[in-house]
Amino acid sequence: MNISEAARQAGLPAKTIRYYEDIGLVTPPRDPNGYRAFRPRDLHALTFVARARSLGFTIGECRALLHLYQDPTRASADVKEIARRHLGRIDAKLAELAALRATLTDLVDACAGDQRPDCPILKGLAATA
Amino acid sequence: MNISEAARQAGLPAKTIRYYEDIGLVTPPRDPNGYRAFRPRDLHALTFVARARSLGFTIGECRALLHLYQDPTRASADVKEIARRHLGRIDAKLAELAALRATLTDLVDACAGDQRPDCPILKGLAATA
DNA sequence: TATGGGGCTTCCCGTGACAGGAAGGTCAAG
DNA sequence: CTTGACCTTCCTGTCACGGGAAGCCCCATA
Repeated sequence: MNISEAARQAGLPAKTIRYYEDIGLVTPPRDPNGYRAFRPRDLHALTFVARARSLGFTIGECRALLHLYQDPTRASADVKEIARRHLGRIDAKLAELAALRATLTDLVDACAGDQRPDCPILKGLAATA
Repeated sequence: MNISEAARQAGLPAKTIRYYEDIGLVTPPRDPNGYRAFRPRDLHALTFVARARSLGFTIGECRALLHLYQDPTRASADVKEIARRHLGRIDAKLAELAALRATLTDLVDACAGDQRPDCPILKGLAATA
């Protein structure tokens, strides 16, 4: 299977797949003409990584998860630990964004949004405190 | 005022201030020895940008906000529009993260997290659907 | 006066996870 | 045989800086 078909099935841009090969996430063999020849298991790995990425796992985590995925002697505790850590990051990010949203909402609500120059948003941003 | 003192007062790394000068956000004059000499208004601009960045505005938005900040004939509507757009991005990001969190929480909860290889997280990631 | 230790400067490379595009080889159809 | 779609590698750019090297500059102390 050529790269464009692999890309279609995995739901990834061909560019991304080449990048994943560069960093060693997949290692498809080559046809005599130099084209990448994706095997079913390469496609599985790509699909796996695509889904993990879409859940926000970093490439490093994807690599670790992929290793575990391909290791029949894995312990589910190792997988869970990676996911739990990622969940912690998500929660932290959510809290941060919620705080930003609150501050920004206050500023936006206080601003008349008309043709006059007076603007609580700018005042808030300029505040030294 | 030298860069380290400006950095201290603005709450920014000196590296970041040099970068902001590179991209034209601030233009402090130079002392005869080549050192940057930050004036009060340079410091105001730096503080302004630092706060805007901490609220998640992009550099481009900070530039626009700074222009408006320094323009006495501005309309607060222009400021509000930038902030409103940013708020929209934050809301989108919050929704996305909440969805990720839900999916990931389900997977993590379903995983025993023991020494056995059976793992719903990996199964979920491998799922074609 | 020498010297030592900061602080300042520019310049270049690296980050994460790719995207865009150039230059050129390959393949199947007409 | 040509055309056009596909494939390859390689280089550059993204965003907002951070790290570090090489080399001035300034001030205090011996």
